[in-house]
Amino acid sequence: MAQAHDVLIRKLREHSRLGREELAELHALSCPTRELEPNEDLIRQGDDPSVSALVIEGMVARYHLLPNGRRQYISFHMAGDMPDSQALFIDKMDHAVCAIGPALIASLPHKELIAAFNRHPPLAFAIWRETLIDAAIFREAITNNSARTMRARMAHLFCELFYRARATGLADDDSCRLPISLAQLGETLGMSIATVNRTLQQLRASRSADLRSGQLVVKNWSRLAEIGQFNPGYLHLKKPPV
Amino acid sequence: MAQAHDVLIRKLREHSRLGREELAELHALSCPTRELEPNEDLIRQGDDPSVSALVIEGMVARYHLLPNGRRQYISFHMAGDMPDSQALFIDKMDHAVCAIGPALIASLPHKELIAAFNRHPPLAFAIWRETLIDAAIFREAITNNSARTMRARMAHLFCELFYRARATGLADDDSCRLPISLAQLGETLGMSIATVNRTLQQLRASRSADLRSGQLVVKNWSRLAEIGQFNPGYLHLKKPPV
DNA sequence: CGGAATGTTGATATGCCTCAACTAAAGTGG
DNA sequence: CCACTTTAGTTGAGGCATATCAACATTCCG
Repeated sequence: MAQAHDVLIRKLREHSRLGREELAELHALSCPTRELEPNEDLIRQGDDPSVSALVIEGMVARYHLLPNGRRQYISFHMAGDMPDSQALFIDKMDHAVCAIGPALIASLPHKELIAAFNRHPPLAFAIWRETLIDAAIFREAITNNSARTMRARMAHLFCELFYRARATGLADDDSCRLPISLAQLGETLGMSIATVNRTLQQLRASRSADLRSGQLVVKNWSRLAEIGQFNPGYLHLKKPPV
Repeated sequence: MAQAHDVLIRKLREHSRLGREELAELHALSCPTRELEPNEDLIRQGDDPSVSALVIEGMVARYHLLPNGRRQYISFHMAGDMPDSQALFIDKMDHAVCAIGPALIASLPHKELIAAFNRHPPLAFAIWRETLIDAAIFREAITNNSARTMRARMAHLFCELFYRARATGLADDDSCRLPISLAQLGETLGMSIATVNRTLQQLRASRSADLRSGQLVVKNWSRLAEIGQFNPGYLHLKKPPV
């Protein structure tokens, strides 16, 4: 099993430089882990948690609960991500976080984190940067769900998830885990289940990507990126993994 | 004319507590101001600015430039907002910022800000919190443009902008400035100009809100909030202004 | 006063949602 | 291990909402 500290450090190093002291602070953090079942909630809307989660294995998602009981999925998070980092400085959760497929998470106490930030501001800056990249991903999602065709939306989402999985070493050459249902895809991209299905078939037919039994297979990366108008700049990674 | 320092301090106090030392740091910042014409770009996609803007007067917007030359507007910012705070810790702008109507902005040098953060981490936390609220607004925009009807979308946007304007003391009892064109509204909410027009007429007909010559008039707040399913929790303000 | 930008309206076409029926796969208990 | 139930995925038909296009009205600005 991956060590929580190492997962976080590797992640932060994708975009930030960490000094000896920051590394020491990170290693000193307590981080009890916890297993989650598929679909289990990690935090609910309205909570005021005293810890922030760090994904060690599997995938979790942020979502809004809608008045009609349905969900709007906001973003997906994999190993190294802190899906509720915002709770560090905002009292009440305005969204929930749940597991997509089985997941393993570590809990980092806010108190310890903030104490470490006070001692070594550059550590705060690294995690701040992380939250800023999250925000960039949100912005791209606004554009994706507002300005692109259904086909492009889905392709773009697949591109992003595959690209990020590659960057974190979680993907093969041409595939990565994505244990998501069509209904959830629909609640991510703002389309009905029927349309999700038919759009997925278009991507299959164009031999660019496929999603089968929880595995995303990228058959033709450049074609998929073109269909999705994918430009990875907004992910702000140091080196392109693809 | 409003003083840049005071505008920022008042804004941060909407959600954060500032000590004597943090206030001193803020007052010590240099902040040359600059006037912007309507539609003038403040920063472009790809830039790597060395200052962050603070809105003193007027309104600015973040937007993505799309391959077809059109835009997707991401968010709107008024007095006290820092529309490119993310540039503090992210090199390359993944979006642009432009003025909506005439605007006045101050430029805060990154170097000075980061030095102040290092001396007084709580100041960093206050601005970090500001960027986290931005992110919450982005998340809400994802939901707005993905899961709501056209009518609800527009109503929600109006609610948010009016509510925020009220919180910052920029609104009358029932109206605030919103010098936005129908085309821009369409590029914000993901609808065609024709639909923007007709949706606006629905809101007029329901006597809930109106947009005329750059002024948003809220005729019936509770009705508008209901149409837009507006729940202000995500703005994380200390006290409700409405 | 003329020209450009912005807003308004109607007609048409189409892409997507809804609903419903059905199939396939996964989980459960005897 | 199989029958049963439940959940997830697939497909078609029909109707509606919204994009698109085109013509026109209005406002703004030089």
